[in-house]
Amino acid sequence: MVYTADKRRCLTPETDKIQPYGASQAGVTLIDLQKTFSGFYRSMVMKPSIKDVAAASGLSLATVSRALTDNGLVNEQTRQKVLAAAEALGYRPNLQARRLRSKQSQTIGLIVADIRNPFFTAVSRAIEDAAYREGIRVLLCNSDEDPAKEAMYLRLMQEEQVGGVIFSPTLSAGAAIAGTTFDFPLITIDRALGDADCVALNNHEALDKLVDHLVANGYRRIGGLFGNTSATGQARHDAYVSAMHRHGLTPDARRLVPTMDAAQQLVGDWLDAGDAPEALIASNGLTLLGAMRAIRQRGLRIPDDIALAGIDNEAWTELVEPALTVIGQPTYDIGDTAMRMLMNRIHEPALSRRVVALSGELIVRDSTRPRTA
Amino acid sequence: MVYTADKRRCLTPETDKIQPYGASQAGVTLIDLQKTFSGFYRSMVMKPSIKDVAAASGLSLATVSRALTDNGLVNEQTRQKVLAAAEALGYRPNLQARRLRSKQSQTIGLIVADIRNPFFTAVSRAIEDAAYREGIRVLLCNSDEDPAKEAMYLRLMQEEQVGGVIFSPTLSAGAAIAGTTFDFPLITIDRALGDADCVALNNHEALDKLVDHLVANGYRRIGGLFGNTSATGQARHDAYVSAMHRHGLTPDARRLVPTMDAAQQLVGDWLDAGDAPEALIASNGLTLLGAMRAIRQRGLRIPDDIALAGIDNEAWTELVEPALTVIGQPTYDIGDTAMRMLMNRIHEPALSRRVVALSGELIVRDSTRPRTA
DNA sequence: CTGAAAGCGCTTACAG
DNA sequence: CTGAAAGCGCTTACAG
Repeated sequence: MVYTADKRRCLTPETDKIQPYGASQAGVTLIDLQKTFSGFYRSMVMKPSIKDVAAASGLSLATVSRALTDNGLVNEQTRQKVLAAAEALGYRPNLQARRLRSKQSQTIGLIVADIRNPFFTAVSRAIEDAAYREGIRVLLCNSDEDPAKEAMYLRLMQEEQVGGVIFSPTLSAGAAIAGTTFDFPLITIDRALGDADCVALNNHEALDKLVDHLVANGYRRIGGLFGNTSATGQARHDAYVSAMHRHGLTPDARRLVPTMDAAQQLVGDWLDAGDAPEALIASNGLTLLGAMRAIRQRGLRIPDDIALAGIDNEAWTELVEPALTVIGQPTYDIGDTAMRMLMNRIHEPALSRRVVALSGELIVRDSTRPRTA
Repeated sequence: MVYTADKRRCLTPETDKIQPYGASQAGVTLIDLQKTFSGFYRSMVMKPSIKDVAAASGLSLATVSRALTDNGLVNEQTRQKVLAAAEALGYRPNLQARRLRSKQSQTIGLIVADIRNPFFTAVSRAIEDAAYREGIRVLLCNSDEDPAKEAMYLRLMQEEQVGGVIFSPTLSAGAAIAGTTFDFPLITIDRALGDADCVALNNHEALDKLVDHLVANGYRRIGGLFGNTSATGQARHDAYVSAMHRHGLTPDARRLVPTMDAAQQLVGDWLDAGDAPEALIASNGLTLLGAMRAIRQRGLRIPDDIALAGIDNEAWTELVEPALTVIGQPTYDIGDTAMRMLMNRIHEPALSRRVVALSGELIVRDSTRPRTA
């Protein structure tokens, strides 16, 4: 994309590629500036390279590079001279070149199911905070729980030469990935995968807290709703069953595709069938919402007709009437820890696998008031 | 980071940089595979380059490159031969090198205030969908409404040689950026900035709809809550004032830092002062939430004591009792349009500025029922 | 349609 | 502490 001074027209508009503005095009003379589309003056002069800084400071490329990257041994005065020249020229490093040469991309990948899920939103924010703090870029991808997309993005990560990937895999990811090799370590969040490092909610503890709380408040017939598309649904299911057994109670668990609609449908049918439990635990934000809708839709009262609790302290759970008892996940902490583990794994690849289980917080609200009947 | 076959130890652990795993290190012989930390076998052989593909297929680098990038003229049979060789070797392009040489990063930047704001979450999801569909990467940054961070990330975008940036600037961004030149076009979302292209809600229409609806339902003394940190707060304020005037009513607007706490505080004081309006319009999701909390906290009934409406159809607005009347923003459409405009601007830099205003949808719920008193 | 050669902007042993 | 030189992996005029 190149402009001429007089006509302000693009000389090579026929490309359908994105290219950095201001890039020089062989054979075309670049002419200084004009007011651009975006309202800021955009310089059309050649971007200064390290070579220009070397020339301006009377030093060699090598020395300038060392001064700029701040990692070689450089005399302090020399360094200042380089910095001054770079500043004067408005030098900005070309990250593409730096990465190619140094083989360090300073980039990690983050593959989540859907960034619109508040859990992943919070986690990814934590990861980005930690990454940018260390000068690392994050490439965010949404897999939509689709194994094909997962595989595609994982391949993309290879091409991007990322240093590592943080990933919330589907249950099928293991199979899809089997046989593939990666040049980077993988940390999974929320869900386990193979023997990759993993950081997630302490599901066992969380379900214990939930069941204990309901039992303490007088509920005995406690049902559970668990997703069947991820390792997490399985883990929470198992934890629920064992907590129930610990209390000498009979578990009544239903597995489902963890969407709001599926939960609403399933809970609706459950209620209609006449064998509804006294209390219901939903294993994530979406199924909790679906369950609540089904209950409301039938005009039943919470908790008088059926108590309701779940996992994920989403904003709405506190605002509805009655407010819902939930386990709040340490979302920010999960992201932050995943990032820390990734950095650790990059520097110490031979470490044995580690699984970090972070405690959730039981937030008691009105939807599980002590049973009166 | 290099392993030896026997010890499985890292030979160069002293670095604090991220580097792609499997990268060759000059002077160290890389030895084939072992079971890695992450449970997948990771090949330690040299990654094949375009050169290896050329050797394997008996063709030149140039031809291989053309066949692989699919843009030069290449004989179909030749192309197949190259593709087969690449496949056999497990060749993956090095994006760093490609970008350096071609000066096309196939990357755009996205700078939002905070990805945890559901509005930005939805918008960014749309942008990412569109981008990955076209093989473009997205670099996501959170500015936290901090002009210093905005400037920093904008500079980062330069270094990344992005093709363009989509941006939700603060009011101060204009001043902070003044004098700086960018090598890429800027599209702003939600808020205007200088004369950059902009795509946002049709604020005028939105406030018209809101005020018209309230007036039609019998409310006259209608108050408004507007943010004072972005151009959008200003735009909505002005639209509110003019809509009120159109109805011959007296506007009563308050400006504030658009956070939940600030809104709760301000509305609380307003209610306590005794001159509370009959209906209140909050200009975004956070202030709407704060307003609702203040009203509830004082035990007032919605809409009997005070009606409430706002902008942003967040999940909770439908779930609270009573459900809140809101303008739903076309969030996905905003992101998608921004992306389209950016691509357009990249290919046609000389186009005059364009501002796209997208219509929101008035979603009438119980919080603005016809006034009975 | 294909190949030889230059070069994108950097970093990094190597030698002083 | 500094410089000369090689080279990261690719693309792209240029010439055939």
